[in-house]
Amino acid sequence: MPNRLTAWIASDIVALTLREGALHVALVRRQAAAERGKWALPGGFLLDGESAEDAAHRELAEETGLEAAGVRLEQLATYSAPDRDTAHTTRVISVAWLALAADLPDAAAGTDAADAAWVPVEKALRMRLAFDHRQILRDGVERARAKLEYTTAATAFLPETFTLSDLRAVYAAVWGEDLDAANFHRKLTRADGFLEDTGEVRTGRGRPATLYRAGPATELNPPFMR
Amino acid sequence: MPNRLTAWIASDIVALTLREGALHVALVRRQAAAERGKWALPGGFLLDGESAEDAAHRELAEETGLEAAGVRLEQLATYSAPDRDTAHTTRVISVAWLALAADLPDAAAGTDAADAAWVPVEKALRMRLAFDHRQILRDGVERARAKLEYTTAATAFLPETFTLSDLRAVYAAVWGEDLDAANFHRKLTRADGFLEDTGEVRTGRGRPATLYRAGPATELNPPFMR
DNA sequence: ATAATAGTGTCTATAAGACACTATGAC
DNA sequence: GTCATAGTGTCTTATAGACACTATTAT
Repeated sequence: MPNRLTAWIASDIVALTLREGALHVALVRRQAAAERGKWALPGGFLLDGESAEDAAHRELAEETGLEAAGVRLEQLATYSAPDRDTAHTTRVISVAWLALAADLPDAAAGTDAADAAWVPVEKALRMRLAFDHRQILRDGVERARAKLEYTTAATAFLPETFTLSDLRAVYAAVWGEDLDAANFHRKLTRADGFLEDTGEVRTGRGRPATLYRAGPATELNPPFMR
Repeated sequence: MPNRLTAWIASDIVALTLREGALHVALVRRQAAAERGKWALPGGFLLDGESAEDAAHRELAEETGLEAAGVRLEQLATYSAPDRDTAHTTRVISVAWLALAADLPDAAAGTDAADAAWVPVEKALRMRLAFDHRQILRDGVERARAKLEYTTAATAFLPETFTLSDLRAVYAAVWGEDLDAANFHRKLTRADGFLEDTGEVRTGRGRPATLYRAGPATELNPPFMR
C-alpha cells in the first residue's frame, strides 16, 4: 500500500513585463544541479516558516531584483504531477504565481542565478524550459490575458503615470490585436475608478496626451472583452 | 538559517450541489486525530505516486461516494500559511478543488468519515470548520459564482436533462437573486452550444417545458453578468 | 373556467464598433 | 503650412432589462 507523500514545495513565478511593445517573461538560467543550465522560471523551494507567497517574493527578489513592494503576486495554480521533476528522488510540488511588472532598467541578475533575462514570451514558449515551466508559462500568459478583460491589471505594466496610448499598447501587446483608439479612449475614461487624471500632459510628436495614474478600482465592470 | 521545508500535501474539495433550491456543500466529520470531531471539507493527504487531482478524486469517492466519472474538478488555490495546521509538527500544504455535482439520492458516508452530509452553504459558513476550511469554502463559493457568469458550468448541478426553469433555479440559488424568466430563456437558448433540445417535454402544473441537455460549449461568450 | 408555468413580442436604455471629424502639438 | 498623435461626434447594430402578452397544460 502506498505511503503518505512527503514533498518539497517550490514557488515559481511567471513575471511578465512589456518591452518595446512586446510581452516579455523573466527567465533565469538554472544553477542548481537539477536541470542545470536550462532556462527556467524564477523560483525555488519554501524554507521553514515560509508561506508559498513569502517564498515567491523572496525568490523573485533574489533572482531578478524585482522587489516585493512593487510587485503584486497572484496565485496561478499548483503543479503536482508525479513525473514533473524526475531529477530529485523527493517529490516536488510547485505553486505557480503570476506577477505583472512595469518595465525595469535591466533584469538584474541576483545571487542565485547565473543569468537572468527578460525574454519575449513568443520566444520563451518555443524554448525548452526546465521541468513543466513551459506549461506554467502558457497558463500564466492566458491568465494575464483574461485579467485584462475584467480587472484594471493592465496598469501594473506601466509606470506611475501613463497615457491612454501607453495603456492601449499594453492591451495590444497582451492580446495580440490592435484596438480602436477612439473607442478605447471612451471606454476606459468612463470606467469608474480605473483612471485618475493627473492634470499633466506628455508632449511628443502629435497632440499632447493627458497623463493618468491608476485609480482605486481593481475590477472592471462591465468587462472589456477581447 | 532556515532549512528547506518538507511538507505533507493534502487535497481538499469544495463539493457543491443544489438541494431544494439552496446551495449545499459536502462536509465530513473528522476521524483523524488532528481536529477530530470537527466538520471539515472532504479531503486528505497525497499518497506516493499520486497527483493532487488523483488524491482529490480518491478522497471524494472515499468520503462522500461521489465517483470520479461524474465529477469535474477545478483547482481553486493552494493554502500554505505556516500556521494553518498546528496539529501536526510536519507542515501541511493544502491544494483546494472545486466540484459541482448534481443532486444525489443521499450523501453516502464512506469508509474514512464517521459522517458525511450535505450542509447548506449559508449554514456551513457560520460553522467552525477544521483548519482554514471556512476560508477555502468562501473562496470556492465565490469561484462557483464567477464560473456561472462566463462558463456553462451551471448544467453540472443538474441531471442529464433539465428544463430552463431548472437551470434558472441554479443561477438563482448560486447568485442569490432571481432572474427574469423571459430574458433568461432568450439569452440561454441563443447562447451557441449551451443547450441542446432533446425533443422531449416535462409536464407539470403548467405548460409543459422543453427538456434540454448540456451542449458542447464550455465557455459562455458574451458572459452572463450578475 | 382558473391557476400555473412556459415561452414570445416589444419597447427602451445602454453599449460596442466603425469611422468621420476636430484639436493641438512639433517641425 | 504638413504630419502625427490625441481626443470627440455620430451613426449603426446588438444586447439587457422590464414587462405585457400568448401558449399549453392540470384541475
